[in-house]
Amino acid sequence: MFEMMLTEKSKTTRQKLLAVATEVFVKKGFHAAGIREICTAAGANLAAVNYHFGGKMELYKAVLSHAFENAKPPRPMPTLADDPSHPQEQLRAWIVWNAERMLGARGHAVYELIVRELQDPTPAFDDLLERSMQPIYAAGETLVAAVLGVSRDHPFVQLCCTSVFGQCLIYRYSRPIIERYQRHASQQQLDMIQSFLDHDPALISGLAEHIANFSLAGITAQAKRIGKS
Amino acid sequence: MFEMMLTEKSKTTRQKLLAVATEVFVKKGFHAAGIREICTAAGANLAAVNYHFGGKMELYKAVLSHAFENAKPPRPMPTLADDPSHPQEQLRAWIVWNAERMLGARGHAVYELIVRELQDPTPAFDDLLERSMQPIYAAGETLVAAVLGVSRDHPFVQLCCTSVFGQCLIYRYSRPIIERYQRHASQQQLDMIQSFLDHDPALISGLAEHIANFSLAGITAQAKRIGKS
DNA sequence: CTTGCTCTTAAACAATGGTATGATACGGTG
DNA sequence: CACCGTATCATACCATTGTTTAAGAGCAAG
Repeated sequence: MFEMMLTEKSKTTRQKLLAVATEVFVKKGFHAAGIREICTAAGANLAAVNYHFGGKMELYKAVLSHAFENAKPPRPMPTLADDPSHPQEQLRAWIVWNAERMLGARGHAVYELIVRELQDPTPAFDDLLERSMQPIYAAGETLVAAVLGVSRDHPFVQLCCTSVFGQCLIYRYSRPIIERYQRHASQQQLDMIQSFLDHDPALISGLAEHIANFSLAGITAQAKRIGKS
Repeated sequence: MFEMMLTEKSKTTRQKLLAVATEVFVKKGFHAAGIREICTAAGANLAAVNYHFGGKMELYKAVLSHAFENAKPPRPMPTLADDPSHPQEQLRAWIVWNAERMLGARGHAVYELIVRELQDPTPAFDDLLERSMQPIYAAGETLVAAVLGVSRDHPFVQLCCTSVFGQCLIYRYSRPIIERYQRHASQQQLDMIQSFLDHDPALISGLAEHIANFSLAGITAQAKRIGKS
């Protein structure tokens, strides 16, 4: 009871701090984010971050972990092992799953933070990458290799995987461009932009479908190219 | 003569400042780059930036303009108007041209800076985007629309163009990832990574070819999809 | 009421970074 | 030589930022 009350109270500030910090770190990056800004936005004292987390970097790591936990998608990742006799279908399922994870609301914070880390890596980068990207990338490589009919370290495998990830990532990091294009955009495009900014699930799965169609065509074309030579 | 000497001397520091600043801004971004760091690396006094440019932001804008001028590619951009009867071939030529521009050594500084602006826009962003990206993007849209057989504001046009740019930009973007993948990379991949970091023209045009093949297959697949419905 | 614990608060500290200033050196002009 | 505009230099100024510290508020236990 008594303990409940105490930890309850401390949790509210701690959690509020964590939530606000996530927003601010996503919006401005690690360096540009200020703990004064975070604390005032959370209705907490300036020293709260140091008290509850021990410092800015510790707060940041806590934000990363928290965001990573929240990014877990509802369904499990499709892999080649799920149905080894139909690699094409499995690859398509993986692309859709991956795109929805990267573009959806759940993954918003993590991937936004990853994209920031790509430009200004902090000491937390390696761990984050290892945990949140490596397993997915490995599964994708295996599937692409199976469809191409080559081993995983064939150059085409990496090229195709990069093409897939590139199509997803650009939506995460070209937000300023997208917003700026609103000026010379048609009404139809304006609606799309708004849906995107609101993480509209229908639009997200539409984007995922497009990326899957586009990429599967590209990959099978490369497969034929390999077959010919 | 006399004037020559004076402006000559001033130019050496000015130019050295510009060159060093370009490097530093590319490597660390606008905010993280420090005047002191730039000046000492250029062998100039701390006050040199303020004297020659008027401030950090002015220096940055000068760097952007300078980098933009240097990014001009050797051959002109292919457009639909060059050969309206063969849109597929023209689109392929445009993709290759664009990819080589974005990935090659000439465009290195500009696109690295653009990518930084994407995350932390400075007041110089709009102008930079308008001058260096808008014309190219418009030409690409026109070509994709022609191949798809639809008008330029059809949703598929934007989707396909984004897929093309995404595949290019990710190479500009994920340098930290690429470098980190060196650890579990084969010798073959290590050579590729090194070639990429060195702006090896052969590798660049190889990447451009891949992106063109991949994307053209994706776009024609979407064209068939439109035709069916 | 006092003790002990957690949490909050305000103020201060040290470091950093961009900018402004005044002095000085140099080279060509009258 | 005196004069003047340009360029460089050392230094100081001021705002900002992460961190620390010491005092105090709230609450349960003895």
